[in-house]
Amino acid sequence: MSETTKKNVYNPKEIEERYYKLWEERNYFEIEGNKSIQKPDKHFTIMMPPPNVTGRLHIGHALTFTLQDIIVRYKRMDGYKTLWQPGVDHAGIATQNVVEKQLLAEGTTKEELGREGFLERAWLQKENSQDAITGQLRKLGVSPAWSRERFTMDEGLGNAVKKSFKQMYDNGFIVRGNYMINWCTHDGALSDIEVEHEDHMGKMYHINYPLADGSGNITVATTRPETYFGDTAVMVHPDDERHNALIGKKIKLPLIDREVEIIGDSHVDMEFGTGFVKVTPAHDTNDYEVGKRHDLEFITIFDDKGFLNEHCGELQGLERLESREIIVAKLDEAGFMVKIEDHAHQVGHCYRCKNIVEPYISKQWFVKKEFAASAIEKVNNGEAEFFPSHWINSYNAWMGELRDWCISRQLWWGHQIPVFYCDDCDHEWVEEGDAPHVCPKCNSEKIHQDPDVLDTWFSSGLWPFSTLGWGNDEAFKGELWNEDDMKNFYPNNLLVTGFDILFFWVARMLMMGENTTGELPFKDIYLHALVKDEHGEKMSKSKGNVIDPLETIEKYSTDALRFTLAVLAVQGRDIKLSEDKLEQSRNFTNKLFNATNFLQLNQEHFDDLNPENIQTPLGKYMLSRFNLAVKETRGFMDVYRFNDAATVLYRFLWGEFCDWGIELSKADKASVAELGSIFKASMKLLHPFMPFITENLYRRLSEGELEDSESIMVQAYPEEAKVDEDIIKKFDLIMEAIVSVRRCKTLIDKGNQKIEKAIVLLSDINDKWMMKPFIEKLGKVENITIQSRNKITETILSKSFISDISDNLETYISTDDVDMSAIIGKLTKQKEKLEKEINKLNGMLNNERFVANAPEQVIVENRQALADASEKMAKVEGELKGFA
RNA sequence: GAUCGCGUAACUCAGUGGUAGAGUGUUUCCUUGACAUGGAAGAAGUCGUUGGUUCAAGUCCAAUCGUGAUCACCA
Repeated sequence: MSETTKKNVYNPKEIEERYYKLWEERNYFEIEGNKSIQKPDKHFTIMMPPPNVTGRLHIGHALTFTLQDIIVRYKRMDGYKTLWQPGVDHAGIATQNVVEKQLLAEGTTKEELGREGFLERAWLQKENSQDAITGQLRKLGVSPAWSRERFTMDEGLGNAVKKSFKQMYDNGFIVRGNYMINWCTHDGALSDIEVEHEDHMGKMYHINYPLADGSGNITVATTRPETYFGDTAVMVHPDDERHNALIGKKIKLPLIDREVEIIGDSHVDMEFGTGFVKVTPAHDTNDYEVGKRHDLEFITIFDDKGFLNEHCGELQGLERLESREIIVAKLDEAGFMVKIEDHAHQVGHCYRCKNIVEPYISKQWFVKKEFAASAIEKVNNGEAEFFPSHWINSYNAWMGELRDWCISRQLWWGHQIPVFYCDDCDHEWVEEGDAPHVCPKCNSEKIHQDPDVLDTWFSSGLWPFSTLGWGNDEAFKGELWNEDDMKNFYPNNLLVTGFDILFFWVARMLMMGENTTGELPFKDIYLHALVKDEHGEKMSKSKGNVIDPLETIEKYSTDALRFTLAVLAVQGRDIKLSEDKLEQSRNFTNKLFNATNFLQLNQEHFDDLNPENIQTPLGKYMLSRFNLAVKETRGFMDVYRFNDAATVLYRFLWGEFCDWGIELSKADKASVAELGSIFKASMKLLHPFMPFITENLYRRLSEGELEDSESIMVQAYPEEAKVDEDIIKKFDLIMEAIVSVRRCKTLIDKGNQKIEKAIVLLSDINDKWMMKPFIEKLGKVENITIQSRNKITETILSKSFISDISDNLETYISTDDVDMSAIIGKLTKQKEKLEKEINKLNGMLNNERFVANAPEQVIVENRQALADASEKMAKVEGELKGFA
C-alpha cells in the first residue's frame, strides 16, 4: 500500500489549507475574533518581530512564530482581547544589498537608476518578499491580526519616526558630530554592534623608522602597514627606560620623509611588541583618543570608498586592501622592513556584506548614550522581566558600556533623516510634518534635506507603539489602528524573540519606548535560543545542514513541526532539531487520529465536556487526570515553559488517555461516551500547539462541519478543576495489578495469551468488584480472584505458583493448569547452550598458550562474553528453580 | 580577559531541597477489533570532580576540570 492510500494514517494536507482559510475569513485572528468568550478588561498584546523584506522564512522564524502563536492562541481562548500585531521590516542595508545584487545581475547599478528609480525597485522587492513571507506564515498556521499588517516604512510609521526624531532632537538626545565610527566602504557608517569581530591569521610587520637627526632607527610593529601614511606620532610608555629618552625627538616616515614626533603615553603596553607604537589618529580607535590627548594632526589617508589619497605618495589611487602588499614590497626594497611574523588577531567585518570595516572619522548623527539611563533603571527595578532571567546580566553589561549610537546610514532605502539645512543661512532644523519649501529662519528656498537615512533599528525601536497609532497622525487611522489602541494594548504584555537580537532590537525598543511614551514597552521578555541541526551545529547554506520549514511541513505537517519546536524549546538551551524528533511528533498526531477512530467505533458524536455528566469510575478517573493536565499546562504556559507544557500534553494524551483510558474503556463500554467528551476538551487544551489536527478531531467528534459551526480556536480554554485523589488512587492500584499480572505471565511465556485464572492479593479489597473487569480484560485473565492479603497465603503456598510482588500487591498464577514442560524445555535448552558456551570460553581462557598468543582484543572480547554468559546462566537457573 | 550557559541512561534531553525521569535506541514477546507512525514486559545512571551548608543535595554555596555562547581587547 502506498503512503497516501494507507488506512488509519492521518493526512493533514487536505484540512490545513481549508481550515486556515476559514479561520482567516471569519476574522478569528482579529482583536474581536473571540468576542463571544471575551472577559471584561482583559487584554493581551504581543508584537510580531517584523521579518526583513529580503527573502524567505527560515526555521528560526518558524520557531519564534510558533511560540508566539502558542501563547496568542492560549490567551485568545482564555478570554483575552488579543492583539498579535503583524508586519514586515524594511531592513535598510540588507534589502539595499539584495536589490543591488539584482541590478548587478541585470547589468546595471543603482547610480544609473538614480535614487528614485532605485527606490521603485526596492518597493517592488518589498512587495514580493512580503507576499512570500506572509504566505509562508499562513502555512505555519499562525494567527496574527492580518488586517492590521504594517510595514516599517508605511506612511503612519514614517510619521512616527519623524515625530520621535524631533522629540529626541529637541531633548538633546540626538546630535550630529565628527566621531570615529565603524566604516564599511560598501555600506557606509555602522553602529558598534553591526561590526562582527572574527579571528584572523594576519601578519605583524616590524618597520624601521629612521630618527630625523640621523642618529639611528626605531622599530615599530603594526598589523596594518598601509596606515603609516597617516601616522602623526610615534609613542612610547613614559616609564619605559629603554626608550623614554627619545621622547620629544622626531623620526622621518619612510619613503615620504614626513617628520613626526615621538611622544610619551601610558596607553603603550611595554611588554608587547617593540615598545614603540605608531600613532594613526584617523584610522585607529585607540590612536584617535591618543591624538585628541596630544593634540595631534588627524590625517585621513583614503576616501569613503577605501581608495588611498594624496597623503600616500605614489600609491595614491590604490584600494586600501590591495595596497598592503605593494607597500610592504616597497618598504622592504628600501630596507625599512625588519621582519614579518605570523600574528593572530581580530578583524572587524560588516555584518551584512562581510567587508573589512575601517575605523574612520566621519560626520554622522548619534543618539547619546544617556538616552538609555531610565530604561536601565526601570528594567532593574523589575518593571520588565527576562525569561530566562539571566539575560538581565547581558542587558546590563551592554547597556552599561553603551557608546553613542550612530544612527545615520549612507543608504537610499530607509527613513530619510528629517533634518533640513539652509544653504544660505546655514540654519539646521527638524521637520516632523511634510517637507518644507523655505527656510523658517531666512525664508530662502535654497534648502536641502539630509541625504542619509536612519538606522533600521531606529524605526524598529518604535514598533511596540508606532503600530498602535503613536505618532502616525491621521494615516491609516480606523483602518490599521484605532483611537484607543494605546490605552488597550500598551505596554505590550510580552515580547518573544531570539537572544541574538537582544542588543539590536530589544534594548533599543526598551530605551525608545521608555523615553518616547514614558513607559517600558513590554512586561515580559522571552528570549529563545537558536535552532541548530541534530549535531548542535549552526545551520548554514554552505554546510548544507539547513532545514527548510516549508519542506518540513510538507513532509511532516504543520502541527508536527510546531509541536516539535515547542517540545524542544527549553529555556536557555539550543534547539537541536532532527528528523527523529519530527517523526515522533508526527506519530503523536497519528496516535490522536486513531484515538478518534476508536471513539467513533462506539458512537459518532460526543457532547462537550460537562463534569457533572461524568459518572463512571473510569470517566471520573480520566477527568481527574485531565484536570491535572490542565493545571500543569496552564502553569507552564504562564511562565513560557513551552517544552514542559508540550510534554505534559504528550504524556497525558498518549501515556494516560490512550494507553490506559482507551484500553480500560474496553472493559466498560459505558465510559466511552465520557472519554469522548474528555478527549474533545483535551483537543482544546492542545489546540495552541497543534491548531489543525485539534480542530479536525474536535470537529469529527462533534455535530456538523467547521463550515457551519464555531471553531475550536475561539472556545474557552479548559479551566483548572478539582482533582479526585481517591479515584486516582483506585485506578493506580488497578493499573499496578494489571502490570503485575502481565509481568507474571511473561515469566511463564504467556505474556500475550489469555489465561484461565490468577489471584491478586491486596490489603484493601473494598473495591474489588469495580476492579475485577478491568484487570481481567487488560491482564487477559478469564477469572481474577481478588483476595485479602492475609487469608489466602497458605493455600497458595501449598500449591505450585509463580508470583510477582509489587509495591502494593502480589499476584499469583498457578502453574498446575499450565503446561510447564514447554517452558522448562525452553529454559533447559537455553541452559545447555550456555553451559557449552561457558565451557568453551573457560577452556580457551584457561589455556596458557591461547592467552599468550591471541591478540589482546580477542582475549578481552572472550572475557566479556564469558561474563555475559555467566550472568544469563544465573538467571536461567533461577527461573528453572522457581518451576521445580 | 569579563560575563553567562551547559555537563544526569548508549544518544537527545527534562528534573521547582524530599524514593533518579521522558523520548529515541536496545533485549524479549505480540499482525490481541483505534493505531506496527502500534502494543506488552524488561535491562540500562559513580547525576563531570572535590569540598561545604542541611535532618535531607542531581537541585543551594565554593573550588576545579571539560565544553559552548556573548562582550571586550594589545599596536
